[in-house]
Amino acid sequence: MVFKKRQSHGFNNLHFPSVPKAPRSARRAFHKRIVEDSQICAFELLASLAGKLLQESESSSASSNASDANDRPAISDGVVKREQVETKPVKTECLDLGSCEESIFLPDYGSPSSDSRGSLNEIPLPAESDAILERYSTVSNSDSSEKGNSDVKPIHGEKAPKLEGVPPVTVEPCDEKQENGVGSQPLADGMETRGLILHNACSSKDPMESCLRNPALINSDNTAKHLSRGNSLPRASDLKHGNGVKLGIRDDDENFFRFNKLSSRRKAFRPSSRIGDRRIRKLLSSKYWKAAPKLKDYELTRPYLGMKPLHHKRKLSCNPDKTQGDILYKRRKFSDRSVVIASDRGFSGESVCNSPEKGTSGDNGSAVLCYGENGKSSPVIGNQAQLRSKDSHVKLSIKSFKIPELFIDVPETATVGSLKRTVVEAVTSLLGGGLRVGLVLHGKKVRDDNRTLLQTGITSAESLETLGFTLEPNSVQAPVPLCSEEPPAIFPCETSHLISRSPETTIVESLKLIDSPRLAPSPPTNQVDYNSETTDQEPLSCNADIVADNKSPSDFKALVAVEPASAEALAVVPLNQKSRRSENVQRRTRRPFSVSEVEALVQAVEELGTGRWRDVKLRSFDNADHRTYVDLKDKWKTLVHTAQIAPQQRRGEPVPQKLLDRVLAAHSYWSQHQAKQHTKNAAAVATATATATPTVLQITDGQAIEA
DNA sequence: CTTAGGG
DNA sequence: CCCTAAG
Repeated sequence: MVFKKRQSHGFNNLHFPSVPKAPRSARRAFHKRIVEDSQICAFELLASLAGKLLQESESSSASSNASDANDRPAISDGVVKREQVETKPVKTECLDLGSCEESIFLPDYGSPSSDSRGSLNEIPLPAESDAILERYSTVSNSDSSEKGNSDVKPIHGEKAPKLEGVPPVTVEPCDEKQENGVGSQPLADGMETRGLILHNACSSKDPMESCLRNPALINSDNTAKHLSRGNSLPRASDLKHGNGVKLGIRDDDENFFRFNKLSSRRKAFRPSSRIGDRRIRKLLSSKYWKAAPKLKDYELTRPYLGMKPLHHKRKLSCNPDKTQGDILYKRRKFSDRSVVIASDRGFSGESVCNSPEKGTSGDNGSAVLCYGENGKSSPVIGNQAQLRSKDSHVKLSIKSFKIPELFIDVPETATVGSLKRTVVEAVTSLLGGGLRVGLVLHGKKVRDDNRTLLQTGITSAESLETLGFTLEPNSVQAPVPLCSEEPPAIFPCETSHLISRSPETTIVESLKLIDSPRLAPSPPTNQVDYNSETTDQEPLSCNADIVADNKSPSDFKALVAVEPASAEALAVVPLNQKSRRSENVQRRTRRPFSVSEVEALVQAVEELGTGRWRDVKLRSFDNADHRTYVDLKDKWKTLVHTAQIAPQQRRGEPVPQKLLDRVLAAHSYWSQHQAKQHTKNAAAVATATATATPTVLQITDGQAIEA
């Protein structure tokens, strides 16, 4: 009887088997390891490689050759091996941190691609895997074809050659200039970027050279992958964004994203992933670092693809914190003496890689203004340019912003890679803390935001030349929130550019961040129907991500012009994680639960009871990445509270009384039935409850359950 | 990592 | 939402 009633309340829609009650540790072990191992690896490998490379560059060729033979090939081969099916046996040496192999996957197309649910996109599952695999292929082939690395034989060797002639489409290949500067060090690129792939790219025979091309390799991905891989699988993504760095990269991100979504079905919810993100966010408060989390996405997909780590020699934690910890450790370990790099002019390309670029972007980072009759003021600086005059408009385009005064503190023995990372972190922390644009005219900061340009004197062509914009940390309000959902997008190349590429201190998105973030729309999640019956549909939250995704990359390109005078603006940059940790930790954006979410939550709780938030999360919010089980728990808490107070006292989006009733009912029900010792299926639950103390549980349709 | 609770 | 103690 009880059972029956329950069913009438939707319990029949449950799929209990979904969450086996095996020991949690068991349930997670698999994913966990994968995730952790790989992620760690990405960092470690990169870090390690950086170290190696640095050492090489510093020591005689003799020793470097040695490492060459051992280290790089190891990595390179490791990755290629899987991709290439056939490669010469490789000896894997684990640099300084452990088995490189741990981060290697073995793509396997035999996976259940049948499950492809193109809800969000039309891209068939295989494409997703392609995205990943191709990265490898690209790299490996590039290596082999460009480097003539005889060790690696591309599967589609006959096609490889083509690659040579394929110039990085729409991508600015790392200019030769970089070869002169510090920025030419390969590692950081990989580090900041796609990790393994880049890493791999750097591991060819000629690390320097190949690495210098990382950007090209990566960005030309779309082009290269075709060559590298057979045509065995559909590749919608390829067709979608055939060119453009942004597109290419974004595409990848999307793929990752989607893929992650797809695979999430199979994976047990991995809070660690989420939490990891959060931690990273906390630490760096920047989406740029999402690069790291992304690796996770990678990992998560592995099970699906059938990829598997070669082995797990150690249990590594992919926990970002740990990663950071490693870095820290290394730094510390490395020494006492530190080098402080400071620059009034900004830690831009010039200062670091002594490879000044043509003055186009304005070495001074000054803005270029144009007066137009009709033009609308640049969206970017729209705020600044509070133009009131009806006819005269000031049109300006900021070629680049410069980041003034970046203090970097790293030991002399630190690797270039770590230096880069440090810089990235510094910049990141700046961005993460939120940015504000300052206006500098004639070397003086213009503080009055209410004055018109006219009043301020920004009217004549002459004045334009003395106009500059600065990026200022905005401790008060940070746009990060949105960032959190944003994919690393162009991070990759940008990062390197940041240091090695001169004036164009590509802080990219920074501006975008300033003016678009908040717009990031009400969490689409609101419209999602989380009912168990419709769990199939992709939560709109996905869209949110994608939306964000679309935004940033598309606008990528803004540079910030900064006048030395405003150097103080950005001021000091945290020198270490610690400071960063304390300063950039921000709250996540508040995301009120929508009614549909509440309903989903209620539904889930009705079914699972309280105290099983993880399962609730898995069941109904598995795809709502921004809802952690803690969030759900908290929400439930507030819901219960809300349900208990007078309607007049409630705030926010009103929750249907009906739902609140259910909340109350479920609450009382579960509180009495210590939903703890649970069963594995509805029947069991029903049975168990049947013997419990009689209670009445009001449910949706008004029916009551006798328990 | 999860839960449970207080802040 | 965050933070934490506990488990």
